[in-house]
Amino acid sequence: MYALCDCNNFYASCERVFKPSLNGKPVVVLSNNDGCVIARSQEAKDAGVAMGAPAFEIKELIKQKGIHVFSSNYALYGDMSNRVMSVLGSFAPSFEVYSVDEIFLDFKGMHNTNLTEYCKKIRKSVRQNTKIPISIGIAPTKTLAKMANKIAKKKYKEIGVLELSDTATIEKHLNEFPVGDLWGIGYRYAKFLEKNNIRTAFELMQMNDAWIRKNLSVQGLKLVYELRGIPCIPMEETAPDKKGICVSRSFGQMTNELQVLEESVATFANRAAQKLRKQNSNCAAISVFIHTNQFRADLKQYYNSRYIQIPIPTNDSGELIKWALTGLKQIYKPGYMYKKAGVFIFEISPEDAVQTNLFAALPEDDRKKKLNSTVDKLNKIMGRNVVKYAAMGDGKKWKLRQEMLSPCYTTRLDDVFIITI
DNA sequence: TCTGGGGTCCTAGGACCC
DNA sequence: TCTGGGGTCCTAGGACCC
Repeated sequence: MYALCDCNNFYASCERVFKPSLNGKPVVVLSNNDGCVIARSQEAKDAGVAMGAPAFEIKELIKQKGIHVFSSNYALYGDMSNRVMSVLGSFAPSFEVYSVDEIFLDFKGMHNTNLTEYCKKIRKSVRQNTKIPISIGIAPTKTLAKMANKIAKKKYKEIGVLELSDTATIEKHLNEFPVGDLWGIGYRYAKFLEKNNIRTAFELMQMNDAWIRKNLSVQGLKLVYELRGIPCIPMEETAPDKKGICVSRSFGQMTNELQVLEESVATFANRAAQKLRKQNSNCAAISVFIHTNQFRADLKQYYNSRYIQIPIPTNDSGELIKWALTGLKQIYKPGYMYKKAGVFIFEISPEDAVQTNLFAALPEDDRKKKLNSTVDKLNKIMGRNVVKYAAMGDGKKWKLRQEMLSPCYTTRLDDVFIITI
């Protein structure tokens, strides 16, 4: 049996942990740049705040209903997530951290345990240790556990736990469950299925395999097997290495200056290199893109990107910054108001992979490695970007708007000391 | 008139997840 | 005035190989 544990309204709940006076009150958290709503407390949902609603469109509603608004504080949520996961992980022989607020527990071998009672205890423990409320769904497959979790959240709020183990109970719930709410059925498939008169999970499960394979691909077929109680989606206890890494941001203000774009792109390339080093990988290609504000129909629009092949795979910040800036200069055109830029890195390979390159073993490479690892260590101890490249600038002209940011209660602040190299 | 039977790799686009 | 930022996998079709 598997359990899917999911934090309720995670970001909103994190903010509440440090401001308990907000318990029982409507709370929302906004995306970067204070753009859209990305988390809502139950009270905010009840007040009619839609997921993804642009903040400026719901200003009136916020005022009317007295909704408390926060800028997103990912340092806080990431740290809270680690705490929640370490509590939850201790309750099962193996687990998979599926997202910032979700974890699958694998209860293999626990045949004599009353799982519903056990999960009630888990829930209580998380609440006591972290103050974060969670819901738990228990079932023989991951997909059914996801479904059980959704039902628990909606219909069994007080208990917060739902176990689906016998066929009759599973069928009853499949019958009541909208097909579009299934894990793996998104907006498009839901529309398509509705057109074919398939509205519940049970109706989908009844379809024949060939039809599902043809119309919903092998993923759809796996999903249906899982609904029938046959596990097809294995646990992934260790996260696989990333195959591509993207760092991009919208700017707080639009800019037409090359220098401002350069500073942002250097910052993104450096961040991407840090992520690459964290998984002990190199990359052999980098791409940089810029674009104008697509919502401003009154302004000239421009989008471009440049893909660059890197001769020798690397994870050196300095080198990736250099390539990113090279690409940027090739696509930058003056006279446009830019709103967003970003850096992708591709062709990722393990750092220790043998490179049969003529120039592989330069002493200079060794020095770069030492520099990067020293900088990474300093930043880990003292705060992100305490040591950084001068090319990254101070970010004052493009930085995010975060007008309602809560303090980083559990982690250090950035930019305490700035040392440029 | 008739026109084989395998493969690989790459890319774009579309679906999904949080 | 204002509209997020990451990822994964699959498929079809084309180019190319023998």
